[in-house]
Amino acid sequence: MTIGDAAEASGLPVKTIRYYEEIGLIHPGRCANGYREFSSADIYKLTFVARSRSLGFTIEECRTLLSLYEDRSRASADVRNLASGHLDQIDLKIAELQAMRRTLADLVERCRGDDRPDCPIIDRLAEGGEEHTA
Amino acid sequence: MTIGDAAEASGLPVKTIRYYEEIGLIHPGRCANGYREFSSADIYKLTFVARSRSLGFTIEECRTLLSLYEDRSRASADVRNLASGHLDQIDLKIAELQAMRRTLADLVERCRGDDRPDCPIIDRLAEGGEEHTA
DNA sequence: CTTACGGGTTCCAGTAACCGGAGGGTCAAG
DNA sequence: CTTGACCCTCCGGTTACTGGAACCCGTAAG
Repeated sequence: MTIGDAAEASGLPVKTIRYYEEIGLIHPGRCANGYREFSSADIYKLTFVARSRSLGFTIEECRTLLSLYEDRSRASADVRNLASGHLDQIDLKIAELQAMRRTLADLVERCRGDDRPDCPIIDRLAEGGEEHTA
Repeated sequence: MTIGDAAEASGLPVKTIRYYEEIGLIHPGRCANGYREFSSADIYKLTFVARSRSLGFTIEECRTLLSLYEDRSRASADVRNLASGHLDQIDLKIAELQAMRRTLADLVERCRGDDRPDCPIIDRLAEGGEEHTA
């Protein structure tokens, strides 16, 4: 398979696949003409990484997951630890975003949004104050 | 004020303040010895930007907010539009993360996490399947 | 006077995870 | 023989900083 086929099969952009090779996530072979040659195992790994990335794992976490995937003797606890650590990070991120959201939504709501210059959003950013509601 | 004082006053790291000058967010003066000299207006802007960043606005959005802040004749609607657009983005991000979280939490829960190799998380990443619950 | 120290300065490189484009080779079809 | 769709490598840019090297400044102590 050429890189274009691999892209189609894995759902990843061609550029991304080249990048993944560059950083050593995959090691496709080469044809006589210099084109990359993807085996079905390569496609498998690409798909695996694509799914992991879509769940928010970093590239380095994907690298670990791949090695866990390839290590048929590893304990499921290893995988679970990685995943639940990542889950905690997601929870943290969600909480941060929700805090932001609350403050911002409150400000937007209080802003008339008309053609007059008075604006609670700007006032808040300029004057400060830790509380988003009084 | 020196950059160290400005850092203390605004809560931003020294490095970040230099960076903000480099990209033209602020324009502090210079003393005879080459040190940056921060006016109270500079501190104000730094604090403004720090608060905007903490609400998740990008640097470019901060730049716009700053100009809106300095334009005393702008309509509050301009600010509100920017803020509510940003709010939408936050909502989107939260939704994405929650979807991730659901899938991942489900997998983690189903993984025994013991010393045996069988692991639904890896299986799912390897075998695929769009649904996170059957 | 020298030394040390805690500021400040510049510039360079690196981070995460790619994307876009230039410039050029390859292959199958018409 | 040319066209067009692929493929290749290499370079630069993205976001918002952060760390480090190498060097200046000002003051206080020995």
